[in-house]
Amino acid sequence: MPPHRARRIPEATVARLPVYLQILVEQTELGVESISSDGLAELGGVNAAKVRKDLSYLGSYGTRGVGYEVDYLVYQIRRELGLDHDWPVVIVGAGNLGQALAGYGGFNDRGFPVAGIVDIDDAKVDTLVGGVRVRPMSELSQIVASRNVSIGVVATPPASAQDAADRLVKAGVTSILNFAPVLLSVPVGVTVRKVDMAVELQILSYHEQRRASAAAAGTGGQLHAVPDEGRRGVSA
Amino acid sequence: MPPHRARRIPEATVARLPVYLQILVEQTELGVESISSDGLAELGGVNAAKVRKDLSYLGSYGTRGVGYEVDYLVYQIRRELGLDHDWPVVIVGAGNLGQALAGYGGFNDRGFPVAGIVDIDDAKVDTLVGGVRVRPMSELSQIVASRNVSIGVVATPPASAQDAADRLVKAGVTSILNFAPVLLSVPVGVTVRKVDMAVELQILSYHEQRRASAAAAGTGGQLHAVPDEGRRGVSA
DNA sequence: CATTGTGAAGCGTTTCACAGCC
DNA sequence: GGCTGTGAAACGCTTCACAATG
Repeated sequence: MPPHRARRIPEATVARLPVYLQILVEQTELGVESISSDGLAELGGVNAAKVRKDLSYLGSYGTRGVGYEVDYLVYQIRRELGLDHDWPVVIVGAGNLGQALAGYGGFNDRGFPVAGIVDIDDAKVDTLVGGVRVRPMSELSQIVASRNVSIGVVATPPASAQDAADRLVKAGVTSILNFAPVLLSVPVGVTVRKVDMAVELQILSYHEQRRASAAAAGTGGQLHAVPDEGRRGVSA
Repeated sequence: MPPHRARRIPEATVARLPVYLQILVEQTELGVESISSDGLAELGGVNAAKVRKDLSYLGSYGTRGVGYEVDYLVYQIRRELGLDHDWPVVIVGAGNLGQALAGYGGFNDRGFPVAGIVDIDDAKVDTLVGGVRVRPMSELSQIVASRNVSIGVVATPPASAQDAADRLVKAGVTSILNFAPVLLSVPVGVTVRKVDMAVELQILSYHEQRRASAAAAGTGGQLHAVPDEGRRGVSA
């Protein structure tokens, strides 16, 4: 029996594993070979108990009294996240955002090479963005099939986003990262994650607004009891 | 006593209010004047009880047996989120992403005009992106002060992100939207939200990987019991 | 009588606290 | 002695279910 039958990892933990991974890789580059839950917690901006619980879902890979071996943990997290191989992605929409994403190193570097970027607008086709040639929508299926793409990125205007998603799904994509501010409707079995920058700004606006009205009300009111620590604020 | 003493709204609710707001605005444009929690839930991809609970934090603005008046709800959500006025933002970093953000309509349109975009690299200064001229870092404070900016966007490479945040804070910004894959350290009282696209892709990778190993194991295995509904998948 | 508003139950996540182990 | 791994408590969010009500 393998060390761990595919356990179910809580979504909240899955969302933090990439953060730990990034930190661990940085530590490797700095020559650090071992790290404690405390150390990792500090670097990740979370608390140590959470780190230990999170890592415990992967298995018992730490050494009591010592900590975790950085290399080994990197390996295990990568394996669990399916990052032991690259996941080519296809981007639909070559506007501002699509172009930025195609050119953004963070994609290519971290295991998500851009297999292609397509646009319905023929005027955009054949222009170069970030070293990638924009291709016509008609080639989407072929890109997905030939490069074995399972992750698609929707970077179109809102009005075209559902159409983009439909095409991606039809082409065989089973995960979508959606940057358009609309709810995508997809078949069961397809995973969608949405990143909406306007929503993020509106959440910040809420906090700003609260601060403002708090200040207006009780002048003596401290927002949070300041925990004698120079830095670190609300991080949500 | 005013209808509502500044109640504390759960973070989860705050994160959904912008989504409801968007939908309601769209409905207004379609001429819809009234909407039920069921209708709003459907359009927002959540369940009706959640909609009602969420809206109840704003006050009792619905009518039993009828629903919610769209206009009035828009007004109340805007007020609660502090969207009754614009929040000019300043972008630090005029690389791929910074440029895309400056040019992205979704920012300007939805109440967050770009007050300025700055970069440390003098080679980028004075170039035009999205109709905005890139300005030198030295002008950051002045932009923040003169346009009364309280929200900053960090769109620099990871290595410069902390420096960018420090400068924003020193200039007087109290909320930061961080696109760099690093944990920003800021004084208490400053709110940071992080958007990390690599993290999003890695979460999708996890789900893809699970699907793959599930398929490899029990061939008969359906991922989720398919709830006889044509569309709608995991949306996290 | 359709639909809201909301206590109360249910559930997933976080945190505590300490036994287990190197 | 120091640090992990983990039951159990605490917490916050979601969902249920129904009384309140226009």
